[in-house]
This record gives sequence, structure tokens and C-alpha cells, in this order.
Amino acid sequence: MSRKTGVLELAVLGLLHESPMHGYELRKRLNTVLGSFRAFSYGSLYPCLKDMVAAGLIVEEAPELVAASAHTGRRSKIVYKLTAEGKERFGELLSDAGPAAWDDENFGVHLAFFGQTDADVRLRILEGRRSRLEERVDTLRQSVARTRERVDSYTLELQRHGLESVEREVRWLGELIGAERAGLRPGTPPSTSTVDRALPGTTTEKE
Amino acid sequence: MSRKTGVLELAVLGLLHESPMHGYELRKRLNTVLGSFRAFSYGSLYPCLKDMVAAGLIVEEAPELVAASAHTGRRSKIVYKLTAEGKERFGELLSDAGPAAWDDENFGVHLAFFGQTDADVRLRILEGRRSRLEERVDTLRQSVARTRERVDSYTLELQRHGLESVEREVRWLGELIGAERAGLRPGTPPSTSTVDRALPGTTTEKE
DNA sequence: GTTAGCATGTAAGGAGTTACATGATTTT
DNA sequence: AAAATCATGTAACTCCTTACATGCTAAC
Repeated sequence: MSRKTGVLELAVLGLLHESPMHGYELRKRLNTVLGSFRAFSYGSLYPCLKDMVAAGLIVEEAPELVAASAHTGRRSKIVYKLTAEGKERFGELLSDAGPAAWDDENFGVHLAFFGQTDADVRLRILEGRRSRLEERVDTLRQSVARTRERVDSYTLELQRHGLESVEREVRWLGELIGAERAGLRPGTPPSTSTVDRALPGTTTEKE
Repeated sequence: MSRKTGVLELAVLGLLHESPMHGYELRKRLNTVLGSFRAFSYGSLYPCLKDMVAAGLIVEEAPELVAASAHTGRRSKIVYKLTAEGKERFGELLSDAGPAAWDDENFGVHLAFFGQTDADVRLRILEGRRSRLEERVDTLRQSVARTRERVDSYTLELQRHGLESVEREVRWLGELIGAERAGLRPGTPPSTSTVDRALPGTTTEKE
């Protein structure tokens, strides 16, 4: 009843979809996969797992009861695995190509599970993300232009660097989109295939 | 008694140090100056202002009582200005060159007020920030190397992009540091001067 | 005279962290 | 047998947002 859970739920479903795991391991994989742009502590992970169990998305399982410590009857590890409902829910979340999927918080997680995502959804998320960032670029450019007066060069430099970062991400997305389109065209079998390392200058976009 | 306030306090002090303002205006300036990397809503700003008044850092002032609406005695705008204590506190916060100043949350705000900051503090913050990011680069590089197996190309691409962003920021900091050093050397009058638009390839750093 | 934007505020709550508490297992 | 690290959990708290409530002032 507590946690509304947001990104964590999707991430946990995604990782457990690959293979069952216990909490500690889950958290490490989490912070590896989400790497640079997101991190979670046990204080949020474990309660979230509990809620997901309560919601019927995952189940706890004793891992062979670790013979050695079985004499005390004590639990030692708890391995979590997806239920059918969990898989279904994961599918639903993955197929959401709406605005929620391309904001700062969620985009990375969705991208991390693109391997499991339909090609058309991938493309829509990438494009949604890009256009959102393009708006931001516009805003920032105006802001830098307007602010050029009245503001010391450090602030300006900070804004300039921020702007450049967003511009870089827009170009990056352009490359990803180009790669998606190249692997998606009319006759070519889509095959849910992982974009096989192709992000070349096929970007037939303007700019 | 509520808010511990974190970044907001510093930012508000910094803006009010430039000139007195009312809340609405403050918030806009806030989101301009902090721009790409931080934003605040009224729901956090106003309570924070109240707390700062209670703490004696700022005072409310009626702005000439806006003659037109004076007949009802109603307030319309509240202009906030720094007290002596507020200025003192701002000075203290600005001279903090410790780890707190270079983490993700605070670095931007400190940089935004570098115009008011001592040259040696500036340098130490920039270097602290850089070495923190260099550590992160190491971690990420290892992670990318280790993860190369077991992970689909999207996740890899996400990590690669994250890594590159951090590497870019490290280079950027290198440029800023170079500019600082150039304007700081032995005889040259420090003058608290704004680094006058100089971030050339004077980066005598390795890499 | 009504829509739009300026201006101030608050209550509820979401999302997560820190710090703690506890114990099992592995390494030195 | 001590130290590290694996493993699970919880309570308190921080920081911030959303959504609401209210009214003033300018523009159309």
C-alpha cells in the first residue's frame, strides 16, 4: 500500500525476467545496468520487493535451503522470481511508448530493456525523447542568449556546458534512431534483433 | 524548524546578494541560473524563505506599499533582502571548499556563484569535482569492460554514452582549471576577476 | 468583463536516503 | 578468531512536488 514505486518496479521486473535473483544481487545488477544515471539503496529496494510480492508480481523462493544452515531452519537468501502476472505486467510497461517513457527518470530504464521491446515502440520512445530534448535545447539557447547580459562568465559557462550536453544527447539519439530505421525497413526481417552495433552516419536527419 | 534546506538556501542567499527580490521573481532567476541541472517549485521556495526569515538570514519588506492597493492595507508583494547575518552566512557557505561543494547536488550552485568566490576556493572546488569525476570514470570504464559480456547492445550503448558524458565533463573542468591557473599566477593581481572568457588549450594536464 | 499571468501560500504525500539492527558466510 | 562482505530488513527523516486555495493586476 505504501510505495507507488515508479522506475524501480520496471527495473526489477526487467532484471528478474532475465533470471531469478536475490535482493543483494539484484541491487548490484541494478546499479550496473542503470549505471551512470540512477542508483538505489536497500532502503528502497527491499520494501519495493515486498510490495511486489504483495501485488503478486513476484514470489519468494528458498534457494535449495542451503543444506549447511538447514538445521536451524533459518532463511539465508531469498530468491525472487517473476510470476505470470509479473511477466504480463512487464510486457505492459515495456509497450508503453507514451510521454512517461521518455522523461528523464524513466528513459534510461526503458532503454536498458530495449532488447525486450518491440521495434516500433523503441522507435517511438527514441523519437519522443529526442523531441523533448530538442525543446529543452530551444529553451536553453534562448536563456543563454537572453542571459548573456547581467550574468557573470561562470554562470554563462555552466549554462553553455549544460546546453552542449543536451545537444550531444540529441545527436546520440539521432544515431540510435538511424540505426533503428536501418534495421526496420520494409522487407528486412525485424527479428527483435539487437541493433547489432550499428550507429553509423546513416543519419538522414536534417542538422 | 522544518527545512534543512540544502542547496536552496545557498542559491537564495546568492541571488539576494546581487539584489533584493520577491519570491516569484526569485524562482524564475533560480531556474535560469541553475538552468539545466536543477529546478524548484513554489512549494519548496516559499517555505524555505519563511525558514530563512525565522533564522534571521533575510527580512521581508513591503515595496513602497504599491500606492494603488494601499487603501485596503493589503500586502501585494513581499521583497526579501539579506541581513548582515545573511551576508555572513553566504560568505561562510561560499568559502566551503570541502567535499560537500563538489558533489552532484551542490557543485552547480557553487559554480554559479564563483563570481563571488575566492580564487583559491574556486580552484579547490574545481579540482575536487574533477577528481571525483575521474574516479567515476574509472568505475564506469571497468563496468563497461566487465559487462561487455552478458548485456545487450542497448545497455552497453547507454553505459558508453554515460561514460562519454562524464569524460567530457572532466575535460571541461580541465579547461576551467587551466583558465583559473592562468589568472592566478604569482605576481598577477587576483582581483576576484571573472575569468574573462578564457578557456583555451592551456591545459597542461596529462590526457 | 473575462482570460491570462503575477503573486503568495499550504497540506498531503511521493520517492528515496541514512543509519541502524541483525545475522550468515568467507577470507585472512 | 577477527575482519570483511554477503544478506536482509526497518524507522525516521529529507527534500521536494502536486494540487489546491486565494487574490491582484494587466490585457484583450
